[in-house]
Amino acid sequence: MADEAPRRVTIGDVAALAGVSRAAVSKVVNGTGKISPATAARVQDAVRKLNWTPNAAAVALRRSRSRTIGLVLSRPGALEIGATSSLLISGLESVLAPRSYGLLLYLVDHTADDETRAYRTLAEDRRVDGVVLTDSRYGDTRFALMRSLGLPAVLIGTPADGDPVPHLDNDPPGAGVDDAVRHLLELGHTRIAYIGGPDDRVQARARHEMFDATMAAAGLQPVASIATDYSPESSADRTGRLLDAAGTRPTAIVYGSDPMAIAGVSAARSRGLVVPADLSVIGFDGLPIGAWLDPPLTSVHRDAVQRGRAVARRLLGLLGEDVGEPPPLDRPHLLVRGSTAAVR
Amino acid sequence: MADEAPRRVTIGDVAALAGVSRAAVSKVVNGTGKISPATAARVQDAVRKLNWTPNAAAVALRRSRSRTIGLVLSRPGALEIGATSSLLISGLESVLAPRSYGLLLYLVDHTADDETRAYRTLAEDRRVDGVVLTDSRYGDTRFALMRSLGLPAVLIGTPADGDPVPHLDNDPPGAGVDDAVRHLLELGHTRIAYIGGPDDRVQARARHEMFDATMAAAGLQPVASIATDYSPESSADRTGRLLDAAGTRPTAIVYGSDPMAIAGVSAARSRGLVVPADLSVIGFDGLPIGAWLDPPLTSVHRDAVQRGRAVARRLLGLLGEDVGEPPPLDRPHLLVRGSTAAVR
DNA sequence: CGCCTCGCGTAAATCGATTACCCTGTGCGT
DNA sequence: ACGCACAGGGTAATCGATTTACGCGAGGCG
Repeated sequence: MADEAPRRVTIGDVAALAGVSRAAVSKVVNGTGKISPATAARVQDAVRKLNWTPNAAAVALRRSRSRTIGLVLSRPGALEIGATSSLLISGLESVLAPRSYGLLLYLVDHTADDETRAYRTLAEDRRVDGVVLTDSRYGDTRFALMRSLGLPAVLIGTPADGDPVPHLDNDPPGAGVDDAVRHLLELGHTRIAYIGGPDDRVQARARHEMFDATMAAAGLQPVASIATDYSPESSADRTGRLLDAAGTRPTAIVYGSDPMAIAGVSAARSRGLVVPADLSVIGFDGLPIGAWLDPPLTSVHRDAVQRGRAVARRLLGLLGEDVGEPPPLDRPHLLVRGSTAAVR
Repeated sequence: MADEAPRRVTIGDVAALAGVSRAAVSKVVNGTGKISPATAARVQDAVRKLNWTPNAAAVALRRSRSRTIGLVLSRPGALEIGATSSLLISGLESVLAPRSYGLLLYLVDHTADDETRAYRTLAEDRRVDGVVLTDSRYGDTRFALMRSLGLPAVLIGTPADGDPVPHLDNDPPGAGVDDAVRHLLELGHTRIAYIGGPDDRVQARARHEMFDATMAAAGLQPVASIATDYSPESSADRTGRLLDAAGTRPTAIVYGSDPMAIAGVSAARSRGLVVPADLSVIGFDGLPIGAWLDPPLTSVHRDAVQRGRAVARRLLGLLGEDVGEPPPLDRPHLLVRGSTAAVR
């Protein structure tokens, strides 16, 4: 019968088996200090034989480094995580795992005081060496908070007001919207609307502005440029209202996300309109499922996995880890599928 | 100018400020030992004043408990996490966060040897107190591995071959498929097919079997009962083949997931068929986006958030945490939307 | 021959909290 | 007046690894 508690193997056991001191073992596995090849080999053997792994808590305590980073997802109204976040996570993991870093997930509601508390414990527990932040807002206090708490942080996206928080710099906010608009212009559309996310989100606002700017550059007045809460419901509602306005009905709408675009298509259909014949629609994010819809959804594709990878690299770099130069990000590009057509 | 390293506040600082020993502080914050109300108050004050939080690594080392649990997601071929996993995570977090447990994410490819190694380090690092496993397969060795490593584990789903791994017991495998089939029978369908996931997955196989059993109970022979790799591509392909078979074309198809159903609809359309007039379609998982499709997708809805919550409770219970009796799970139920209709 | 320098390891302090055990007063029963 | 129980709190060992400061022997050099 096996012992109740087989007592975990420690560095001491390895040292004993190899006939050296614990310090020697540590030096061998960390490659620090001077150890002769002969003893090193004996130690390696012992490690393998006992199947020893350094206790993460002990290392964390001694080094004040947990080899764990946090991902803070501000959870939207509903209790769910977006499809894009999933891809981000994959990207992060693909950089972290090979370096034996862990990824700790935090879901925080962003009611101001709950949020501050969440971030505070985040820093004080010292469970993570750094954090990845998402979804920057105007008047965002989180970056300042992280700085004052001394917790390295990297933002996915772009900070408002030139906040110095590290982020991916070749990730121009609003990029891709211009391509979408130009695509529509080439198809002959002039009556174009934009329905996107809330204006206190840096990214959503940047897209709005990019939309307006691109239209202006073409000498056109947008039919509408609307901020919503990102929900399919709002999108369907606002789309419906635009389509019901007899004289000023748009012939094309650009949306802030794929789900919003899908809801928009639904609203158009329920009014007897055909997409793309009567209304062209462009989404944002290029989710794979879009290809199977009818019509297949034209969308601005951004590679979330790639961005996750890049951010992970950036953060590890900040932590003094040796990661190569992060490869530059691909620009968002328009995935032309079937939901856009020449204006009649 | 602030010091380079402001040295983190420790229990010693709190003790000094309160004029007691470190042991006393520990006893106060943990509610162990005997401390007079007066000193307790002084300690509480000091804690608040210094904004102290116990160092997670130190506690983990001393108690051999990290207050962190791991979620192992076996990542499918593509580098992504399914929508259902996102909901699971939300559910888990909603139980873990209030108890100050962390959630550490592991993405593992399931090539056998890489997998074993991943799980091994999982247990030996001792970064987590327990793990949540997903996606049980036939001949799954992970549960035995976890047992032999002494790492508490709970499975989301049902183990094969009566493996004793803890899991949610009122979560009958295959449930919901019967409702889907009966719904179709009521609509007058008799030529029904099933296209689902791979047969080495316990859940996918259970659904197949449930499909076959329900058909048999109605005295019907399935048009087909097909195992695929869960991808939309395969689904579209197999759907197309069924529809092209002149004499034996099904009038209804039940799918193993919503994305598969969506791809199926696409395949039907490309052959000039109308859903649901010519073909009824039922998906699985009831993703919110399904409501906005055309036609809105009828689907078997299962509450992933709820399951996440239940599993978290179960695991914490195993770890000796005091969680109430987990509330029973809702049975999956059919969300009748617009993709099913009476047979012509 | 004496002294210094490497090379290779070891002993012991340390990270920050928890906890088993011990010490000191009081209050109370007899 | 003595002894005892118990409340209240302190001392020091401990968790498992890393790291600093040193010890020791061999070889080089003047």
